[in-house]
Amino acid sequence: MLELAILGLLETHPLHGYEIRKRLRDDLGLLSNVSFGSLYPALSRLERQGAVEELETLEPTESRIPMTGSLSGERAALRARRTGSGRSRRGRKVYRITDEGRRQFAALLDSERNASPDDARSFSLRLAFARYLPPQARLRLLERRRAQLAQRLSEARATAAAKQSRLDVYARSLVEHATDSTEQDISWLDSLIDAERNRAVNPSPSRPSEVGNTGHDLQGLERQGLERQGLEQMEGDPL
Amino acid sequence: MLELAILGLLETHPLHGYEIRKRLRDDLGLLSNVSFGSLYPALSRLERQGAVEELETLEPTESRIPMTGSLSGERAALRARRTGSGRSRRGRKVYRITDEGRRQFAALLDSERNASPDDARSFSLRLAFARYLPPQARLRLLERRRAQLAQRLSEARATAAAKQSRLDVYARSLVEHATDSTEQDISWLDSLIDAERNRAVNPSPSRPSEVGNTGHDLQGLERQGLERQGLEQMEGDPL
DNA sequence: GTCATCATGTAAGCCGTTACATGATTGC
DNA sequence: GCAATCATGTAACGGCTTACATGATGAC
Repeated sequence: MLELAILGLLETHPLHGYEIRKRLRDDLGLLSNVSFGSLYPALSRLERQGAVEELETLEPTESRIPMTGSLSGERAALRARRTGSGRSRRGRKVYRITDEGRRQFAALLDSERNASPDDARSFSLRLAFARYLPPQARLRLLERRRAQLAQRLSEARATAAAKQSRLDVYARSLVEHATDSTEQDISWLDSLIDAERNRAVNPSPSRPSEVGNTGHDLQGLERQGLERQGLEQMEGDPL
Repeated sequence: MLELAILGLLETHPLHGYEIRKRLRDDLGLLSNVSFGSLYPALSRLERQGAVEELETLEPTESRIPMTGSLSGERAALRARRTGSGRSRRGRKVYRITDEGRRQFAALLDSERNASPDDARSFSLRLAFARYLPPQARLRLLERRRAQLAQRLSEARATAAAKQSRLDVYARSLVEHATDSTEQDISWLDSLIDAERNRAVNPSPSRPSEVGNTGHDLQGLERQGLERQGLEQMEGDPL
C-alpha cells in the first residue's frame, strides 16, 4: 500500500521522504498523514530491495532537486550539499526510482494479482496512478470497483426490511447516507468508465496543456515530470 | 473500536460472537467483515475485564436467546443446551453486558476523552450508537465531525491551484469526487444537527413505532430492546 | 454421505501508529 | 536566542488480518 504510493510518486520525479508525505496529503488526500514511523522504514526497505536509490546531487543537474514549497529551505539544502563532501551533514535524502522499482510498481498497481481487500483506499490509490496502467487494465480496475459497489448495494437492499426494524433514527440515517454515497460513487464510476471507453475508440492526441494526458508510456511521462519540475523551480527560486 | 462496537450491540440484547459479526456487517455495514481472529479474542478480553459475562441459559427465560435468522439453527442450539450439563458440547457462547461493561461503553462512546484519530469509521460507529449519548454530547459529536470535514475542505481548496497543475485526469477526478463527497457529508451532517436542535427545543413524546426514539436512558432502552427481541422470536420461530 | 452454514478458537505476521531522539535552518 | 518548520530516524506496541484447526447441524 504505502510502497505503491511511494513508487507511484517517484515515477514522476525524485523526491525525499518529507516531501512524499506532503504530496500524499496535499495533492492526493490519500493515506492522509502517513506517519514518518512508517514512511522512512518503507523507504529503507525499498532501497534495500533495489527499488529506489539515493540520488547523487554532485552531477551538474542540481536544478532537478524538487521544490519543497519553502524557497529558502531549498537554498539551504543546496548549500549543505555543496559544502560537505557529497552529503555529510544531515540533509535530505532524495530518492529516485530504479528499473527494478518500476517493475515492482507495475506489479503492485496491477490489481489482477493482488485482488486482496480491494477496499476504497486501495482503489483510490490505484486510480490516482491509473495513467500508468495500460488502457484495458484501467478499464478493468474501474469495472471491478463498480461491480463491487453494486453488489454491496444490492445486498444492502435485500436485507433492508430486516434492518429497518432493528435500527433507531441515528443508525438508520447512517445506513441511508451510506447507501446514497455508494450510489453516487457508482454513477461517478460510470462516468469514468464511459470516458474510458470513448478514449479507447477515439484516442486523444497528446495535448501539452494536460499533465499525463492519456499516458500509456512510463518513461516518457517520467521525463515529462522531471522537465515540469525543473520549470517550476526556475519560476519560483531566485537562486 | 471493536470493543465499542461489541459493547454497543450488547447494550440492546445478549448476543454470541458469530451473530455480532453478522449484525455489524448486515445491519450497520460497519467494520464490514471483522475477522473472527479479532472478534473472539476481543470477547475473551472483555470477559476477563468483567465487561461482559456468559449468559446462563438454564433459567426459564430461554426465549431471550437471540435469533440467528436460521430457525433450525436455533432449535439445535436449544437442544444442545438442554441435553448436556449446562453447556458441555461445543455450542454458542451468548454474552451479556455487565454494569462494568456499560460504564466502559459510555466512556468509549464519549469522544471527548478519546479524541484520537476521529476518522470516518470512528465517527460512524459512534453515530450508530448515538442514542446512548446524552443530547448535548450527541450534538457535540455531530458538530465536531462537521467542523473537521469543513476544515479539510477549506484546506483542500486553499491548495487547489497547486494541485491542478500536478495532477492528471485520473487523480484530478479522484480529488474532485472526494471533494464532492465531503460536501455532501457536510450537508447530511447539517440536517442531522438541525434535527437534533429541534429535538432539544421540542422533545418528541415516546412513540412505540420508533425504535430508540430520543433515548436518553440506557436501562429503559435496553429493556425495550429485549422485549422487541422476544417478539421477533415469537413471530418467526414455530418452536 | 457430503456440502454449506453455523460456531469458536489459536498463531503468525503485517502494517501501521505513537512516542521519542536528533539536528539544521529560517524568521522574528 | 528562540520558536517554527524542515528533515530523518528508532523502538515499542497495537489492532487487525490470514491461515489454520475443530466441530456441530441441516439440507439435499
